Amino acid sequence: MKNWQNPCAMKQATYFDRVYAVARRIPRGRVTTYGAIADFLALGAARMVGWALNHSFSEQGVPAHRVVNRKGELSGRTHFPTPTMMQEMLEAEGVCVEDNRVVDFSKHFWSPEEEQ
DNA sequence: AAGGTGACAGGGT
DNA sequence: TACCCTGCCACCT
Repeated sequence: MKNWQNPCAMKQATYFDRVYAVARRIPRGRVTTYGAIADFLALGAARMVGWALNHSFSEQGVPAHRVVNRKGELSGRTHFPTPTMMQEMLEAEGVCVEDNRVVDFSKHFWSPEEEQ
């Protein structure tokens, strides 16, 4: 992902962009999972979504904090500038977090299949 | 070239 | 609920 001049890297870029495009559609105050995005994009592996999101900080406007794992845990928190930032951003949107887990996860869950 | 490593998920126990 | 095991796929030794 370093050499963006490289045509091979551009293939990755489109790959990333698809994940980013979905992430950007997550409404404020809602959350979704890596697997839901992977299914929607037919990527075949949820791990790929996390991997793409890990490089999303070079992009603007990608609400990576709204993506959690299937149990509603903030598994990506350690990749933010500070480990508490992910939780703070969610709570600022009205999503309560307790013990690194989203409270009432099913109530806040948003599927990419859903309409906005 | 082969094996290890992820911001994961699903099924079994 | 929680833990364990397996499948997943691109990247990096």
